[in-house]
Amino acid sequence: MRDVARQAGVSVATVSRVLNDSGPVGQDTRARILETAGALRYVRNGTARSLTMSTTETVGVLLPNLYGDFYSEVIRGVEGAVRARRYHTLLSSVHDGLDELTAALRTLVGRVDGLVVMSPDIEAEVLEANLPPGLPVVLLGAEVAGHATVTIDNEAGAAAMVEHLARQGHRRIAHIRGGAGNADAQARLAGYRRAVAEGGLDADPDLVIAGDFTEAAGYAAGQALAALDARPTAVFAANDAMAIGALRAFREAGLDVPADLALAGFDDILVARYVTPALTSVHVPIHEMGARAVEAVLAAVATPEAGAPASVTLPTRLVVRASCGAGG
Amino acid sequence: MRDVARQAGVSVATVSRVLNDSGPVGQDTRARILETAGALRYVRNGTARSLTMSTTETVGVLLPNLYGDFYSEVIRGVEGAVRARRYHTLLSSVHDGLDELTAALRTLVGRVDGLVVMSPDIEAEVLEANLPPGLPVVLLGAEVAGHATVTIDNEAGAAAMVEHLARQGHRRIAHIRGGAGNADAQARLAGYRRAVAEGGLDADPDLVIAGDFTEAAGYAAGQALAALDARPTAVFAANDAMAIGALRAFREAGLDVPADLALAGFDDILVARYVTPALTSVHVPIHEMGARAVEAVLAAVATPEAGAPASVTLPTRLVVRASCGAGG
DNA sequence: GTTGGGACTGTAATCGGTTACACCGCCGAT
DNA sequence: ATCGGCGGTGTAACCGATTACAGTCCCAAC
Repeated sequence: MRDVARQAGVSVATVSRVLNDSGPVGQDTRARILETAGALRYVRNGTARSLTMSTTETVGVLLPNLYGDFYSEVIRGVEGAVRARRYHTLLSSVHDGLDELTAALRTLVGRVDGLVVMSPDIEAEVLEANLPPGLPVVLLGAEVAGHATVTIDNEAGAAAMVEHLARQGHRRIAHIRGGAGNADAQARLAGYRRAVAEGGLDADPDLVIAGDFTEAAGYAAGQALAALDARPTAVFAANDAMAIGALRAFREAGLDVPADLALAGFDDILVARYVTPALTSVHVPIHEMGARAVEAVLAAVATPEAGAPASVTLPTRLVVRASCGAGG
Repeated sequence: MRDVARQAGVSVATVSRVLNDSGPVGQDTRARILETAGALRYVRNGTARSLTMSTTETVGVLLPNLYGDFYSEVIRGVEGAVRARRYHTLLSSVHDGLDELTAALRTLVGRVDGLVVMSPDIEAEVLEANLPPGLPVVLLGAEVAGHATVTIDNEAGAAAMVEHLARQGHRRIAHIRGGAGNADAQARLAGYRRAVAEGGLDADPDLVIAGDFTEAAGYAAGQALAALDARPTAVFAANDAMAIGALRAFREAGLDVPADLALAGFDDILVARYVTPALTSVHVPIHEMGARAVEAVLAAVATPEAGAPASVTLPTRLVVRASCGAGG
């Protein structure tokens, strides 16, 4: 910038004023500065600007991993919203436990104006200890006291799915659970139980099988359910990956879906549409979650005094396909 | 940092020395500083550090969009490699043409130490005009003179697939092309043509159908092929999305895959495994491409004088599944 | 008893911008 | 004629770190 100023015969202050359209500058001076800046291929140093302005124009995204289309959708939602505000996205994923998480948190601080964090089992105190007060943070899919969150209505979604299956005439509906410590898994289980109770369905505890959201767990659960003496007539998996695993197990056990057994998942991942039979699922507006989270963060950035931003819970939507015996 | 220094009764220089383990500091002083830094919840300002060190410890990733598991895999590869080096990933996607691209390029400059750019139709001069000389850039999947690139061997992969189909006895093999201006599409078409010529297969120009890498285009192409008087016995689509679109068209036309028609794609996206029949494809090491690109960028960052990093071409791998009539 | 050197610490310049403030001309209003 | 105000510009402080350089202190060696 100093070079531009010298070459144009003005001071750095004037150059800065031209570049930011702040303060009055004569027409001829402005033109001359823009011209020499172009000629010198000058691009202003974002780091230095961030330092004086004390804003990085960047929001950080912390994800547990980047595998599969679920996180891909989160990123897409986040990046779209961020770019719309002319901010930047700093991406970070964390695989191994607490140490890496705190390390990531700390290196992100000072580089971002706000943070979107998705970590299924994060605790409030970890956040408090590693983040400076006043840094806007929005959690995705996790309820943490004292922090803004964007979540989906897991319980209502799960209940709606069970009710749908009940309307198809199913009374024995099994559920393949997600990871035990996972908040989403618990909420979906709660929704299942509520719908079973309210619908007067068969509440046999054998119908609830453990899982951990992986396809392999779904496969194992599917084998177990297929081998049951009193086989269920419908199976509701806590996510699509497990539903697909179960589907494979059923097929290998000689069971036809949906003729012998209705099947449904949760998340409505991309693949759900492509398996045969196409998987009935609960659509989760992943993309929108990311976008909403960013909006909340940036709102807090814009008006820091406005206190903790409100948490939002997004509704889910039932997507009926062939696997439950009702859809196309 | 000033606060820490004051509270610990030392100068900022000493604090800095402790935090960076540079220069000698007394044991007691060091302990005292670390303690007060912890008590004050001090985390050093990365922006200021970047300014003095003139390194941002960040690499930028520019992608044409973020939709689908292809880009998701690129990101995963990039982020993994970046994190392994304790760098950060600044993510940016660009949808609309040149203006947005140059804008993105310019805002990224000064925030990153290097760039990984994936833009199918980028031109060398655009890069030159918007990037300061000396900023390491690695292009993904595009050949641009004078720049390091990481590409895959599209032509060999396509040829291998056609040869595989020929070995199954097919002589009339159709090809659904990718976008006309796209380098990948051209290379795959070239591979197809070479294999057809070398294998003495039917070179009917009607067997090459236009497409643009979208599922919709594949569907349209599939309809066209199904309606052909002299129908091909095998179809090789330039990517999986189009193959899946074609699959749908064939099914609707009453054709059985693979009994009536063998089908193959390219990319080996996640979904390829899940469609029925599972799609034979050419596996592309997307994840590794991202990682390699980052390694090249960071190598150039570490030793700027070492000239332009060498370009690398990664091999593809044939993945035989049910859709071509040979696999499981 | 000097003196040299190493361990330790502080002062201040620097990175590349932004901006409060001061300054200068020139204008119209009183 | 004087003055206030405004457009246009420069000077210099500042953002929060790093680090060259210059001490200061202490101890061992001569």
